[in-house]
Amino acid sequence: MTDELHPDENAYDPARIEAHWAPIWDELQPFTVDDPADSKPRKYVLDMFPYPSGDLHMGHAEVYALGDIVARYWRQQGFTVLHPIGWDSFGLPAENAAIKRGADPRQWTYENIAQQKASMKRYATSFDWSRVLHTSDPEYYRWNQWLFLTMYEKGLAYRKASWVNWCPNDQTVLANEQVVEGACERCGAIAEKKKLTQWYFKITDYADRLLDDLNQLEGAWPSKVLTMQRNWIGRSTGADVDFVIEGHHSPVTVFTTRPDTLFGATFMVVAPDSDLAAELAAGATPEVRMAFQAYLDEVQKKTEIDRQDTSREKTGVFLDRFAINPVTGERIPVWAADYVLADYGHGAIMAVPAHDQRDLDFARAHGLPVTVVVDTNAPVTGAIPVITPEMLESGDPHPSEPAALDPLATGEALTGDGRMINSGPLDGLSKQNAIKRAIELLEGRGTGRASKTYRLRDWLISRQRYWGTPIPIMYTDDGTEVPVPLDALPVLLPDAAGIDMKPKGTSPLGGVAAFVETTTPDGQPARRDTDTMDTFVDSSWYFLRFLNPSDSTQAFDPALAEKWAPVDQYVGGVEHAILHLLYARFITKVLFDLGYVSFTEPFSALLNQGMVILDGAKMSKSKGNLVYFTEELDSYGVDAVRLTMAFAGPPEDDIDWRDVSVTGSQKFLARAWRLSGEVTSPVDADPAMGDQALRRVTHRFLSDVPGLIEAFKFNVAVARTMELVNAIRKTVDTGAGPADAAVREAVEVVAIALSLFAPYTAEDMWSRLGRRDEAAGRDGLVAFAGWRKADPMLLIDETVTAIVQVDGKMRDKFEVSPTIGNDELEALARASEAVKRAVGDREIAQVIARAPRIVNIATVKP
RNA sequence: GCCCCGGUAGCCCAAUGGCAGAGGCAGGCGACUUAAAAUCGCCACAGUGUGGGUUCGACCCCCACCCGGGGUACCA
Repeated sequence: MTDELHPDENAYDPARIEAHWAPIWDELQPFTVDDPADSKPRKYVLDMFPYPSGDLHMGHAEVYALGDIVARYWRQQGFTVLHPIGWDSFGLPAENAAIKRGADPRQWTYENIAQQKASMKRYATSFDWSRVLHTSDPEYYRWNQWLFLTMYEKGLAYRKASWVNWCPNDQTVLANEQVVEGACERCGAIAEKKKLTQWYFKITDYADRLLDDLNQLEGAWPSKVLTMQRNWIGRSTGADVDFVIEGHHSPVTVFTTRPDTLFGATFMVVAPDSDLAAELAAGATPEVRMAFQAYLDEVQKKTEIDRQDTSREKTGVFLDRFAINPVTGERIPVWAADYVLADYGHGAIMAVPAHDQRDLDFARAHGLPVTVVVDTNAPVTGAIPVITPEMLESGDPHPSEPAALDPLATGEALTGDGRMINSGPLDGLSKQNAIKRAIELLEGRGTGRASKTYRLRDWLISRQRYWGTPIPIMYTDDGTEVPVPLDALPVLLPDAAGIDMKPKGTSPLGGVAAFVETTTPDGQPARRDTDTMDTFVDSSWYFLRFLNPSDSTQAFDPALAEKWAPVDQYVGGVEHAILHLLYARFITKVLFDLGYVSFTEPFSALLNQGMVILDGAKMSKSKGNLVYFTEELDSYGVDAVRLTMAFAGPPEDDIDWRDVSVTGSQKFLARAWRLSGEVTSPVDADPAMGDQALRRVTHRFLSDVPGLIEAFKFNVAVARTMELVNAIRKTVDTGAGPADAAVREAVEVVAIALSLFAPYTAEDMWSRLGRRDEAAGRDGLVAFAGWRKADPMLLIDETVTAIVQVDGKMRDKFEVSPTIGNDELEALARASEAVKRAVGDREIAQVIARAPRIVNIATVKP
């Protein structure tokens, strides 16, 4: 009987269990790892660290539940697991809070961190709390400055004037990722382009390695992420071709992926907003100059959205200039058109309208000539040319019907493979061979060469913001860059008091005289750079800082990196699929080149979790469809929420909170927990004496679950745990009973398994089972109990069910020995009455026996 | 437009080319109860988006298409 004064000891009460275990964990600090002198194998499991904007939300609940399963799993498998956490605590939201509410960004940030930290502890995350770091701490960001200066030294950090995204409303530079469909991500204002002098990291120097090394990650990273990275780097191989322009001082170089079509280049197009276009127009007649200027004005008025609309008409203006096709010697007109981009390749192209859709659209719109140079109707087999010049002489390959090769008429460019025609020395070759031959040809004449182009741009790291790492550079009166000496680091961020954070187009730090005014090491007056670094710099190397976050002598200890890094398992959201991961990979390669680390990829394996959504929609404050983390924990308990995250489905899928049942998870945990109070056999009971049927289930479970966890099939692992609990329930109620030793064994296995998903419940079960050894400290916890080995003898079934199909349909089944042979099984099948009936008077064509599972009898089809 | 992922019961999801169902939610029935809740037990429900193909045998492999989601887009 229960009443409020005498709570039922057998009622599952998550709040009570949490209150019991939390202080014990706090005292034991079970997940702190020292630099291990121990001989245990090591794993580094890292969850992407959070940005401290308010309390944790359901997305955090998912990622930290999943990361924790992995960390706890490897611990259970006998590894020493490094599982640290910190905060990505620089960034714009703190500054926005300052503007909106007058809060000090520092105070706002650290208050949020304290709240998130408390929530994480409540959530039973198995972090090593001795290694916490915050990127906004001077002892962290001084090493950002060190990294910057080290890269500056190597020429990998440089300053240049360039077009950047600019929000006219917020008065600040926007990173590429902050421009969504041409508009400012935060305020919705149409982004503008502005020419500013900014700091860049030379990531393009690493483009090839960043691309090629992705092959090492194949299978260990989601293929989706690999694809996104490859697309982002966007390497194109082809050739640079020099075109002489009449009356222009030097040849103009274009990039093309199709040098094979050079004989079909019938005009040239330059980007209207490029320097080249301005130069070419400058030398033209006043009419042309005016037409060009008008066109340029029109182009520059266009928004990014308009520009990216591929369906709009191809506009352009003739520059009254002619280039010489280097292979045909023909004069070809030069146009300016905005379908050619100034910042890709060389900002100019050779147009081959017959074989490029964009060029064809343009040619048709402006009456330019079209020359077909690839017969795409001709058969091509592989890379070897199928047609020899002799064959051409003999007239063997029939020229294609002209009507079939008329892109001007059809409007469809011929982009496929084929055989070269109208191309002099390239005639008869396949596309691949013609590309090779064309490059040889150009190289021989010195008018071209093999070349590669990338979509990847250098990484703009300057931000006109307060809450970030100051860039450790100063400028003397004549504008000379002077790096801050390493022993003068950190360049401290001044106190926020009195600083106007309102966007005004320049960094708030510019208004702090005490910060700006300084002197160079040799005593000259100088002004500090007032920008701060992109926060992606902070997160590009934080995984190394966790190895010794309090090291005041270096960013990280290379010896510790040797021991722990790279990260064995990285866990986080797919929203970081490109930038964060690319930057971390880049910085890792830089550190490798500088000799600080011995590996070139920071994250050996990556798990992306999906999003937690509600009613099919992303949760957001503005939609009013938020599910609150704390409320869920209050209502159902930590373990039920964690278990729900694991059970909802494959981790990479989104979880619709409407589709899952946290109550269901809680009920299951209660079922499991109750069993731990029903076991009556002693701790040392010999399971071998227990119920064999239950033992088979238990040991099959022990054998299967590790593979499921390693394949991230957490939902299946939970389902298997439910299955085991059901089997125990049945054995207790209607079988061998609660005193059976196999029941104890099975319940203990459930506790060990649940320690991955539901740490509080598992620990409580372990204790109720009499397994908790307080004297053993953390080793007395179920979290360190270790996975049990399955007994192979119990994995062999005594009998298996063989089925007999007739023409693929199941007709009979019987129990057979697992060691039965094909012949014997076939004989049994043929003897079956049900099978005979199914076969009827048809003739048997074939019998396939796959002992011991299946026999398929195929009859002759009428 | 191009690339990738998915489509299995009312719902979420399982299923080395071998009986379509492991697990759960919601539902129904029953046991327990004075009653209800909780608990325990039992039950039903799909032939795997569509159309072809390969195979003795296809949710699984191949082709085409439909639907949903994501990525990317004048990138030469």
